[in-house]
Amino acid sequence: MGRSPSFDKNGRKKGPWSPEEDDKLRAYVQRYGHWNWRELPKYAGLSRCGKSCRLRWMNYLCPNVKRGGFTEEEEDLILQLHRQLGNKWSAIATRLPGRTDNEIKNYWHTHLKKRLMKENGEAIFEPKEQEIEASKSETNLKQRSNQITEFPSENRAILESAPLSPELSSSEFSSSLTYDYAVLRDKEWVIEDGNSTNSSALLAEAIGNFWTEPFLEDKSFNKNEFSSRMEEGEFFYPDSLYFDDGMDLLYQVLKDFPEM
DNA sequence: AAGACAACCAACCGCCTCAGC
DNA sequence: CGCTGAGGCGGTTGGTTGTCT
Repeated sequence: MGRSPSFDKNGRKKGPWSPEEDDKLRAYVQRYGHWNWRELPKYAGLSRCGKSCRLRWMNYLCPNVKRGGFTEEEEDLILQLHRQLGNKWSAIATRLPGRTDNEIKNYWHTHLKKRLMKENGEAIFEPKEQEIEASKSETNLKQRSNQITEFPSENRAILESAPLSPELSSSEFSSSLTYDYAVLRDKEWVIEDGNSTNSSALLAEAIGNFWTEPFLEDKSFNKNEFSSRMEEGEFFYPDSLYFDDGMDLLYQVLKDFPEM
């Protein structure tokens, strides 16, 4: 599926990803993180543009991406969130763990729009202006990162293990820090914030153990192996780079929660 | 069996925002 | 304060697959 392979004016490959390219990208990002999408393909041995790599990782290769069909609960949640937020697919995606904005967008256009048209006649609900405005500020990622310092103490256990994971990128991690989430209550999805009563329990209930599962320490990194891989020319890694952005986040969290 | 059409979804494109300088 | 580059977002495209005639 997708487009036929081609090359852009810079000689970079376009079109569908081969399993070999997937392996290279997956291995590189899991090992080193995405420190710079633009530079990454060069070091990962890929002749792709950074954007393409980012998209491939975010929408397909990222281990947190849930594959397979949407459940009825997810459908209802998307419909409700779309009513509230409009076409803010990324904002909607933050409330559906494991689902990407692209996936939700596609699902909306191919399934839910029709379902809605069937239910409501031809008119598809358009969110009110003020609802969209409200969602803009609500979904502002900068604001969300500022909320880290207000993160409820009972949820810190989630943070405790998160930044160490080699499989969790900064953006994924930052989205895990957003502590508003959807909870199915009386057959109605409700957006909760982290200050709500029993929020952590509800969070766990709402998204299962997805974010709360302890991460395995990456013991796979082996300097000798790394050197040999370098020699084999599998990856190239810039000298100046030592920590990935996941480590930066760890330091940020440690700064905000010195008692951890 | 085969052509036409619809549905699906990965990937691309262009624009916007924001941080760094 | 303007410029630049990187990341992110939403709309759109187009190839593949499934279904119908």
